[in-house]
Order: sequence, then C-alpha cells, then structure tokens
Amino acid sequence: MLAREGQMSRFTIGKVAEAAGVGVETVRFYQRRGLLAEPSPVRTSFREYPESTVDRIRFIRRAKDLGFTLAEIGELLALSEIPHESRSKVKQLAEQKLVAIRQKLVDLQQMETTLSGLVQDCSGRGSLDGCPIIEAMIHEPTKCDHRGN
Amino acid sequence: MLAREGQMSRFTIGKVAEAAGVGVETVRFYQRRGLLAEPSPVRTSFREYPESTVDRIRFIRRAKDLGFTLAEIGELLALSEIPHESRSKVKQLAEQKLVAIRQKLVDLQQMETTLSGLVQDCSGRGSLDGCPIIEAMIHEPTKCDHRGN
DNA sequence: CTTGACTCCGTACCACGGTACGGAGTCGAT
DNA sequence: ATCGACTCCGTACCGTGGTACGGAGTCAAG
Repeated sequence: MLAREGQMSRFTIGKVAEAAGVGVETVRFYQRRGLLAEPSPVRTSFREYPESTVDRIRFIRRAKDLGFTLAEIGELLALSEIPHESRSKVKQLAEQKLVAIRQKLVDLQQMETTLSGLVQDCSGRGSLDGCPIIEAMIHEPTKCDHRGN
Repeated sequence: MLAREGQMSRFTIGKVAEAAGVGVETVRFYQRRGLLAEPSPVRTSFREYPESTVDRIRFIRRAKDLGFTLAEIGELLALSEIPHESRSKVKQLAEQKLVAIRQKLVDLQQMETTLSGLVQDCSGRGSLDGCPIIEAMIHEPTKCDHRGN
C-alpha cells in the first residue's frame, strides 16, 4: 500500500465520478467543455485527479441546480479562480439568472392558469365537438413570441 | 410581394407559412414530423395547400404555447380527427401536462427562493473570499435528482 | 499469467424544435 | 425570353447536457 508516494486517494476518473455522484462520461464531458482540467497522464498511463476535482464537480452540479447553464458555470469557475476578483461580477451573473428564472415563472404560471381553466371547463365526457380544450387551441389567439427559449 | 395577386387562395408553402406566421422551413419540418400532411403536387409541380393547413399550424402553435411538445400535439391532432372520440383522452393529456407544468413551477420557485436569498446576502463588493453565492455552491448539499429534464 | 475491471479515445447518438444551405427546377410578370 | 422570386429536396447544423459504443491498452488481484 505504501508502494508509491501518493496516498490511497489516487483518484482515477472512475473514483472521481463515483465520489462526485456523476458518471464517468459526464466527467469527460465536463473536461471537453473546459469546466474541468484534463490532467496529463503523469508517470502512469491513467490520469490521476486531485481530490479537489470532486469538489469542483459538486460545485458544477449545485450551480446547475440553481439554474445556471454550463457556459455560465464556466464563467463562475473562471471568476472564482481570480483571488482578487470582486463579488460584483458573480452577483451580476446571479441577478441575470434570477431575472431569467422569474420570466420563466411568469410564462409557466400563465400556462398553468390557462390550462387549469380549460381542464376545469372540460367535462371529460362526450364527443370532441365543443371540447373546451380543443376549442381553445382552435380559436384562442397565439400570444407567444416572447423570446427566451 | 407583388407576385401574388392572381388567383386568391392557391396556397403554396410560402403563402401558408406567411399566413400562419411561421417560416417555410418550419412548415416542412412539421410535415416531416407528421403534424401536417404533405399534399402531392397535383397538376402543377408546386404543392397546393388547403386553407385549413393555416388553421392547423395555428393550432400547433397555440398548443405549443400551452406547453405541449410536438409529439403531444401530434396526439391531440390525431384525436381531433376521430369525430366520435370522447373528450376523456384530451382531458387526460391536458391533466398530465398540467402536472408537469406544476412540477416545473415548484422547481423554478425553489431556484428563485434560493438564488434571490443569495443575491440579497451578497454585498456585491469586496473579494470573492466569503462571497455567499460562491460559498453556497461550494458547501450547500446537492438536492437535485428530480427527473424532469 | 490470467482474468476481470477499469481507462483511453474518438465518434456517434439521444431529445427538442427548429434553421441553414445549395443546386436545380418552375412560376409569374415584364 | 429573361429575370427574380419562389419551390423542391436532401442533408447538415444550431444549442443544451449529456449517454453510448467499440476496440485497444492497462492495472491489480488471485
């Protein structure tokens, strides 16, 4: 066990993935996207990862849970690597994301209102002639066009 | 634009697209997806579309605005072509969609709550050390895993 | 030394809803 | 007859976030 200078924590990609709770392919995908560095295969033919990679992947997943895209997470990670960087850019990114989230909320709430009204109006019995749901789709004006998709 | 004052409603694909407010490529895409029939080029080498195609495309866009995917819209259209079909299947589809919309709302509201809290906690000034937003992504537990992507 | 599990690497594919392109044919108007 | 605009058709590509595959190499245990 003491054969090499490293600890037992010589993370291969599989160990890293397991510890971070993602798949091996996901780790490689993040590498291709530039979110994770690809360690060069030093001394062995398999790459060794620092333990910090696990934390970095967890950071990525949490940011993703907050609604950031991988591109935005890349920005966050880049910022977090500049020690003297101020918080203002991070806060700005978060605020932008918040605006986007709130817009999606408004859109979804509109859908929910309309659709739940239609479902309530529809008896679920009888023929389709006059079905409020179908009628709405035939006759209601299209009110879309809000870019954001 | 001056090329159209011959016979009135001989809809070519461009006229249909314009009348429905979508692009020509979108019409062709809907045809490939089976949402629209492809009229055979009778008597001329350009296809002629019945006016009802315009309504059908508008139906598709409205259903899309309500949150239905193109596959689901295909189901709705198929159902609407069976005159004696009952409303129950349509209502069922709408209810399923409503459940999905409400789940997305819950997820987005959770994001909004968390992120707006973080933005409020972040001064936007000073270095990144101790920035609440970054700290949250480093330390908060990942609570994801709700399928619905 | 063999076996089984793992890694490497490139590439292709999934859903989703389109958009873009290019060459050839055709239509209507001048 | 010629011009510009339109159509036809296949195919490839966009973003988003991965997943899957296959052959070869490698590592560690038995």
